[in-house]
Amino acid sequence: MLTERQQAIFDFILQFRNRNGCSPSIPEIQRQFDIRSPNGVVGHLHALEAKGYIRRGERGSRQIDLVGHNAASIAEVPLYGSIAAGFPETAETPRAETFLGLDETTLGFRPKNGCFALRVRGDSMKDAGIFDGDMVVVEPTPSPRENQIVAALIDGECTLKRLVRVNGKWFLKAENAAYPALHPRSDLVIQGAVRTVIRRMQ
Amino acid sequence: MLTERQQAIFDFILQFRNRNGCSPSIPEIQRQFDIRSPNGVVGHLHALEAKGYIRRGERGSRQIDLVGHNAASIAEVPLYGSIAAGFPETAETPRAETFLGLDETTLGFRPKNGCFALRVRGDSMKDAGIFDGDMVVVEPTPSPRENQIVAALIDGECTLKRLVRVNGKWFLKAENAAYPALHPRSDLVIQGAVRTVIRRMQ
DNA sequence: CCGTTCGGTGTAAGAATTTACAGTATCATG
DNA sequence: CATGATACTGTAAATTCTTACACCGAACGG
Repeated sequence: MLTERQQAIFDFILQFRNRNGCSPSIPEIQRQFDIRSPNGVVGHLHALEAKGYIRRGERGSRQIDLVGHNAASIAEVPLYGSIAAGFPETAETPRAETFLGLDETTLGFRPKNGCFALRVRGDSMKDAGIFDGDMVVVEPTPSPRENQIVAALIDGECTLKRLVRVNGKWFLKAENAAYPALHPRSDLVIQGAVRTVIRRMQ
Repeated sequence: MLTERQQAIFDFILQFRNRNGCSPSIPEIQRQFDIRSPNGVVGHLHALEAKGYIRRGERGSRQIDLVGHNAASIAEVPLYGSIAAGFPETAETPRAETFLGLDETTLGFRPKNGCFALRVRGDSMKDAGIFDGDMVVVEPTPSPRENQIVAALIDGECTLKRLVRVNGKWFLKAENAAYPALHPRSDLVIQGAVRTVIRRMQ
């Protein structure tokens, strides 16, 4: 529970952030509340941090991050074109087409670093409801589970397939009768599992 | 138009802001891009500011405000449950289950006021790639076009159907062979057109 | 060949900010 | 009344960040 003063300062930080896109510095908080010593503010910030309302960087100015009561944490997921020539996150990272801004509610999971999106090309997954032009958000997974749809790198090109296990052996399966191709798992790089599908209409 | 380097730096600022809640300082940008002089970064910031992509405070650290292509244009779209007992936006607006935070890039259109999302129930649109449990973002449209998938109110329940015209007459058509039902348009309230489909996997 | 743009290096001054340390005053509580 | 929590004052050092100035090299267009 916050004291009246702490609440007022928390509210000010919230407002300041919405107006200026960054947190206020300690001197700016001093001026707002007519506090003549930086330490007067620091005490409140420590209290707010101890109570879990804010989080502050080690040292460096304006590093007040609002926790929880936050302005919905939006993840900026890089969207790569349909042909990814390499693993996104290596030296030759392909240039992101753009960024998708989505929150955790929409994504359905908490995006870790390394999460990315791909524009789907082709209809090899059409029976799974993923069509040409769709966007998929891929979460890098060290060990993808059976039956998940994964983004895999085959011959330098990124494709989506369903990961299946037949008689203990792993295969990649297209969800389209016209694409019977199965590839053994060992020869490929699995970039991650598809966690969210986004389709724009018209 | 931004140069490749400028775009990369702009993207980094965007990501940094969404991860840390504040803009990076110049030394932090230096470290990210292995630029050994602060002036190397300052040049880019001046270019970005001149091109209108960012705005900077007079003096003071971490005061990089993103303009236009801003991360601030996140729409909070209310998500209603599968059974909408009334038109969302009337007096008896159903309580939103939650809110989806998405930007214009993800949505594919600029969300006007009145835009909402529905959780899909049933498989009447499965042949259109919309499955049970999916979420659809609906844009209220005064005059929906032919062949658009619309959210319509039938007997107090909200359903998705494709709007088709046969011999000059409007019908609603399910995208599933098991649902042959067609309803004349005049008897229904069309809430809007489906503009985005979002599906979470696993 | 020359000027311009882009993308830097290197250094240093100076401004802004954070942090630390030593106190003070008020109020509620046991 | 003593104690602790809250809410500061005041000062100074340390750190971080911005800005300015001088200069370099490559690529490109005329």
